Amino acid sequence: MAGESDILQTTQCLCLASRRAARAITRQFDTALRPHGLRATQFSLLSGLALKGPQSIGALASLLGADRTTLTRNLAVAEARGLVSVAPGDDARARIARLTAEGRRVLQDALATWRAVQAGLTEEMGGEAADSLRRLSGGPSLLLAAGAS
Amino acid sequence: MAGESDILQTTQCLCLASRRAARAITRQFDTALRPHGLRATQFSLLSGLALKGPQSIGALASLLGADRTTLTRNLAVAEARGLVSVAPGDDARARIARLTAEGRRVLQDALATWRAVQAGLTEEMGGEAADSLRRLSGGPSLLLAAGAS
DNA sequence: TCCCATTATGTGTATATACACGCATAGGCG
DNA sequence: CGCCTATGCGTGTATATACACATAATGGGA
Repeated sequence: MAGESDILQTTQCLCLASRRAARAITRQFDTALRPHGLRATQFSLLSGLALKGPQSIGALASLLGADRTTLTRNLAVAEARGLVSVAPGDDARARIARLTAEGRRVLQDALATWRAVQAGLTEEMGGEAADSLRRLSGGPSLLLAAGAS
Repeated sequence: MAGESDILQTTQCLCLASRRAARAITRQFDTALRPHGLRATQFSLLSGLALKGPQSIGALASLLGADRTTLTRNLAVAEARGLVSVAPGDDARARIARLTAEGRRVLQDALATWRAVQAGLTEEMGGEAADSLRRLSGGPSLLLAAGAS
């Protein structure tokens, strides 16, 4: 084993790269969305519900690419702020999350801010890198696929 | 404002994309590194120290692209496990983190696992996407300027 | 020498993230 | 109907993340 030279390879680590990128991008969105009382995670949660309508926690977790139990906590935050309501569905096991009127309003208000940051970032990193990042994350098809009428 | 069509744009959200990608990639590394008692964050922390040698908390935070206070907590975890030691330096304000012998050993043991996951991911996403991701995480100074103290 | 802006850090709080484990319901099958 | 497995969730615990605020030391002037 060539000790030192092995370590040098870790400068190319894709995990660190992805996490650094996500942290930097998230900080930009968090800062910009602050006046709206939202963080990036909460914004994504609301937009996911707006796009695909009321859905179970598991479905939403899958949509956002997060663990189901993570979404349980994230939804609790949104619910405490009156942005989302959660109630049992036809299947008594499932709990269906849906936007409240307030949640819809906050999301609508935040959209202009989101658009501005999104546009700035896209220009900053270049459209090619942006497309590459979206492909990497599972592609926009995941969001559009199941019919966002 | 055309309500519905606005929401559709959020399917292209770079923040969600970067976070989804980071979560998915992190889960892969976390799972693989588990036998070594490390998570991706701790691995990155150790490799950062191995690469650049003993350094202050602020310098390490900048290197990893995370908030300084985040690194304080992350280092505490590594220290509790005896992987890292933290002590004041010449400047009494600063605290210098350095790998312990145990930390160096654990890192060395984990390297083979890291290489395997790194190689698998690179093939999976394609070398072009991997390069793009790395450029994104370290290239655009504007991205990191906000958070890197 | 003393003061003050700068620098380096820690803490309190809130949120985000996920694994292990346990509970409750749904659905098929004898 | 009664049982068994699969499905959908919540909780306990640990870690990761960062902002607001507070503390401590450095270094250069007045």
